[in-house]
Amino acid sequence: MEETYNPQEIEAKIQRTWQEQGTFRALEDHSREKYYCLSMFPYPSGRLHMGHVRNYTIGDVISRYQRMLGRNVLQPMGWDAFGLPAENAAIQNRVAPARWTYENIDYMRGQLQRLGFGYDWERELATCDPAYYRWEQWFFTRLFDKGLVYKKTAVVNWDPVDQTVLANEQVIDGKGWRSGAPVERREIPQWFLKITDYAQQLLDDLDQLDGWPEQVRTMQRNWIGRSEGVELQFGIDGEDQPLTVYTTRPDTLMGVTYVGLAPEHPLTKKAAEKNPALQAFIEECAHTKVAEAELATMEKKGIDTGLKAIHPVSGDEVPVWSANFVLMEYGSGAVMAVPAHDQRDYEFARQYALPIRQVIHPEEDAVDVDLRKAAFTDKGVLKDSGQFDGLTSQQAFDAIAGYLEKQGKGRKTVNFRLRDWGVSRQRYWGCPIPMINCPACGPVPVPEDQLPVELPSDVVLEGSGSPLKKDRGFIETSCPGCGAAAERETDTFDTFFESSWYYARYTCSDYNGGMLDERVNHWLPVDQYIGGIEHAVLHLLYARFFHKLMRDLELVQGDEPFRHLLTQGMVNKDGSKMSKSKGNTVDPQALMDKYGADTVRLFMMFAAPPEQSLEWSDSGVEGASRFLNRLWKAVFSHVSGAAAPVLDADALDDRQKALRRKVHETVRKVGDDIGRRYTFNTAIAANMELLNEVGRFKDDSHSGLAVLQEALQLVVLMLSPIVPHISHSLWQALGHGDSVADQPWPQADESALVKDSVELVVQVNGKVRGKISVAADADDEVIIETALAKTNVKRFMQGKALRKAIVVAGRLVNLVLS
RNA sequence: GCCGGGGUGGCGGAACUGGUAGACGCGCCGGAUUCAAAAUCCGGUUCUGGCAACAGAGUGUGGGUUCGAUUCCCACCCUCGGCACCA
Repeated sequence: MEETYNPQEIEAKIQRTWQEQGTFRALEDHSREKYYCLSMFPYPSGRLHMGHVRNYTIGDVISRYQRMLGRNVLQPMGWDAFGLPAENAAIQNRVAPARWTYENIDYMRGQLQRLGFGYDWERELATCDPAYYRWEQWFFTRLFDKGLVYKKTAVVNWDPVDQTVLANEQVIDGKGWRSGAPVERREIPQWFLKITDYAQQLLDDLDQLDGWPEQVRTMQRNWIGRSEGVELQFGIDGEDQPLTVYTTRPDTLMGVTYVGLAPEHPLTKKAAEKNPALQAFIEECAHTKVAEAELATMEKKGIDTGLKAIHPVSGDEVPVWSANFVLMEYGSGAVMAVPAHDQRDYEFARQYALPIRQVIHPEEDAVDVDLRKAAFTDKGVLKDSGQFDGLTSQQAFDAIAGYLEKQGKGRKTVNFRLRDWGVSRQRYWGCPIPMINCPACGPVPVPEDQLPVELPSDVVLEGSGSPLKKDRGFIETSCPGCGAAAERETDTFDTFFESSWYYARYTCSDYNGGMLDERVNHWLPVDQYIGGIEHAVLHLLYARFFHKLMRDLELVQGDEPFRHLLTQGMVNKDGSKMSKSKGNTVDPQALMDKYGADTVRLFMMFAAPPEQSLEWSDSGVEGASRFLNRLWKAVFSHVSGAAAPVLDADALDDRQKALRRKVHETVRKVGDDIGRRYTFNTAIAANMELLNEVGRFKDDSHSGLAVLQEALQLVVLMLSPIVPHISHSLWQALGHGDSVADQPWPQADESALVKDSVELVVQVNGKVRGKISVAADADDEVIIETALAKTNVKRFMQGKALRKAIVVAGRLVNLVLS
């Protein structure tokens, strides 16, 4: 064994061995329990960032721990390779997106290997590879056949100068990031997946996901947003068709004083034809970014359309206003407004001097509520509501719904906040949507034998619009139905499309005969999924949706793809997220070069528990490196001395027993920390504490050396999932010829944990006044007597009587004085 | 604005089921080693008072429940993530 720890040397050596021996290749082995551990795959942006390092270290620690528990572990890795940054790089550096992407993949793969992650590289995939995306094209055409795909217009951010659609992040303060021109809302036809058909299942099945954090399930529940309400119709004066609105508060129906319409609503547009002021309002509303946060925070504005709506019960006329806060995308694009009982309606009514009509009063108090400052939004009892007066909100819900139903003007209905998934993107660097538009047949899916529709690689990106739209060779084709000349769809898929099924493809990434083969059911569901908390809703909801779609096409079994989910926190520096734009990034490569992979891995796992955000610290990395050096030295000085004899647990003196107890207490704690709690930081801290104790233990007797040998072996085993390279070297230095990665996870020796006496805290009226040591099996009376005998306790007892004493076994005794 | 987190020493964090607040690490202070420095090793380190024993205060703010609250309840402040075309 070398005297000094040389991470670069030992890491390169063992990594070579892992590669040569295929240590982390996963084969379908039915004799062992499988364990599929998956980390969210990276976008190949160029180099790894600290968020990647954190994510993948967590995954690797869990994988290696599960391997030591005897499981047959699959841990794959791949590339979420389509996306916007490749197009930006292409424009900036005049390099083709494909080349840029594949070069990044090569570099980042090297970095992942340098970090020593135990991946099965034979299953690697890249989503920009036609061998991958052809199957999602095939899948899309199956969904089309099943009627789960449709086309409708939807609003996008339009840059009128660059003549291109902008992503939300490309709109800065309402202007295009490149052109600086004010964006316009523009409606274009796009493909949608009917995720709302699965809303109820996606909601219900959250209950089976007991391995998911409760907060993520709550966020998904709220996102799906199931509500029970009433859909009802207002007649519009001079129109044939009534206006449909949805409300969760039909009990407030008699308090409606106006109706709100989205500016993009067809009725608004129609009314604007002879109303220049309304036309100007629509125009003004068309200059905001397409984002809910934007709409929800902007100043509420509206204008009277001049239309009159007819109340479905009273027959009264109420004004119809166009308002910028009514979303065309949500529901019918129209709302009934009850200013007295809805805060947003209230504020709008106040601003435009619209009437406020109270129709609900609190149950216990039939007087008027104070509506001078805010709406009264609680449920209660109806008033001024004609035949419904005196009913509670609950009763009125049913009564009013029933009345409307009888009149043919409404019905009870379940509504979801979830909207269908728009999958069209007007971009080049994505998977082509496999559709052909035939003038005669309409949209026709590309037949299976013509897949994949390959993305042309010989394109020039100029920054305005998708090059596919100018590529006649790509566009011109013939209709698979009638054979007439037809045009290909030039939009590509949302990149969430690729990331919604990659977890399944890893199980059979080499299969070319179909989307998935039977191996998928050997490995799925993923036992542990790990990724950033920012994916709590969108990616994880789409992936769950896809899994159900694949299940219904009999491609996979089971309802859910991810059994356990760990959402890691951000990596911050100086209090904010590491990002290029803030200039506060730390390059993992430089750290690997300076300290080695194990130090980087150790710091990442030690600095914070995985779910919390992690504050970067250069000196913390130094500390991690120092610890590994101390560990190395401890093993070196031990193996340099006399050989350790076999441990005889019955022949130990008190000090040896005490150290051995500490060792096994640590084994118990670390197993719990890694296996149950996923608090790798406290697992590391416990090992540090133990190593500190080992350092204080000077005993070169036979028994002493044996206890020390056991202690060091166990520390090495416990740390091996976190710092696998140094652990491998030290395991061999401690006299083992085999690989530490193949050792069983250590179990605590119960007999070493036995204690004769325990220390208890003594409190007087809840404040700590001293400590006592009592026999481990002492009963409460003895404990209280011993506590009362303490000098410091007596001082506080003076002149007072003991009212009661609370003994908490193994912890404390609290003396309560009167 | 809506949904979901978080707030504990100088700093990162620990305290798992309501039971010793501050484990472990960083930083800092003192000492050893060294011609000297780096590295390393040892000791100290929440704040206030005290030579000390010890006492008082203390987990974002204000209230509450309890023998006992970082932990539970109510109200609020700050901050981070998401909000459907960043991934």
